Amino acid sequence: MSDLLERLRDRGWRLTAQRRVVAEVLDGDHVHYTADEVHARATDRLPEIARATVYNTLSELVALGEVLEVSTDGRAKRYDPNARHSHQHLVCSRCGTIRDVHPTGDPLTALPERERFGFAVAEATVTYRGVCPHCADA
Amino acid sequence: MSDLLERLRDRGWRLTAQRRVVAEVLDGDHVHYTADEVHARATDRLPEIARATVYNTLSELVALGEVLEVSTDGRAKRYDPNARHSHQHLVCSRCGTIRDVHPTGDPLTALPERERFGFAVAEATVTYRGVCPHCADA
DNA sequence: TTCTTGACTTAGACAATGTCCAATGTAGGG
DNA sequence: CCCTACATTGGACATTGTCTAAGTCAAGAA
Repeated sequence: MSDLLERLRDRGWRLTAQRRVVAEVLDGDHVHYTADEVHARATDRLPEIARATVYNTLSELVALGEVLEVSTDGRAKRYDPNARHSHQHLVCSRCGTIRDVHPTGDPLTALPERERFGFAVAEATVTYRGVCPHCADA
Repeated sequence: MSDLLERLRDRGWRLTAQRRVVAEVLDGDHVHYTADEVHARATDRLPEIARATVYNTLSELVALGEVLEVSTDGRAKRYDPNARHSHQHLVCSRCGTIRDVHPTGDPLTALPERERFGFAVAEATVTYRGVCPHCADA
């Protein structure tokens, strides 16, 4: 993730304590926090960081392609730092837990030309839903 | 769609003017309105229908499996009355227009057992994104 | 090192979407 | 034609996200 800070500096990003903290919170490849969860964790390290700054920084990271925005439930968006390896998401329909998964093949190929209606289709995202092992014991 | 009203009555649904109007707004298989769009159109026919009633009715229709809830953009959820034929969505990344599409094969088969992590995977939804022909002329 | 400046951060108001509740109304069975 | 359980209403409230004006600071210049 320090790679991330370096890449961002190379792109002219001004390196502030707030941005560093947000990047650190997203460190590790398997988190899927909401903006407010990021804010809560950032506040532990930098108590007076503003909510707006967290939102701004997350938007910038998304625009730069360093973080993915995921909305699996129509509630708060989640931020996924695993942007460099293409993947899809598996969501527990009870507790909302998210796992990164890697389906076989390319979902784009499943959409025939006559089903594209003239769109320049660029991307396909797949969300799998089911009950996770933890929630199944209940 | 009058079929719908009949099915609902058979299931013990109390048939009120408000519910009838909401069902009528969703008539036709290719609309993807937000709750507030449904409310606006319902208001044209029944001026004093409350926003809460529209939300309630839409939730009930979803729970009964008559309407699908679609959230393609992390903003307002959209309601899709085409719940009886399995399909996926193609979204314009500029204007947000949504089309129903029918990919080949079943996306569930693309997720191998070892990528299911013990989840009882029940469903896969695919969202294709690209620029629609209308937005491409710009 | 210190200065300067434009980019960054802050607090809080505001906006969009959705939920809840107590009071009122009414569909449909008897 | 009445009941009464269920539905609707209006408005307060909750959650998530955006905007702005004023203050602050990172990093290059001298």
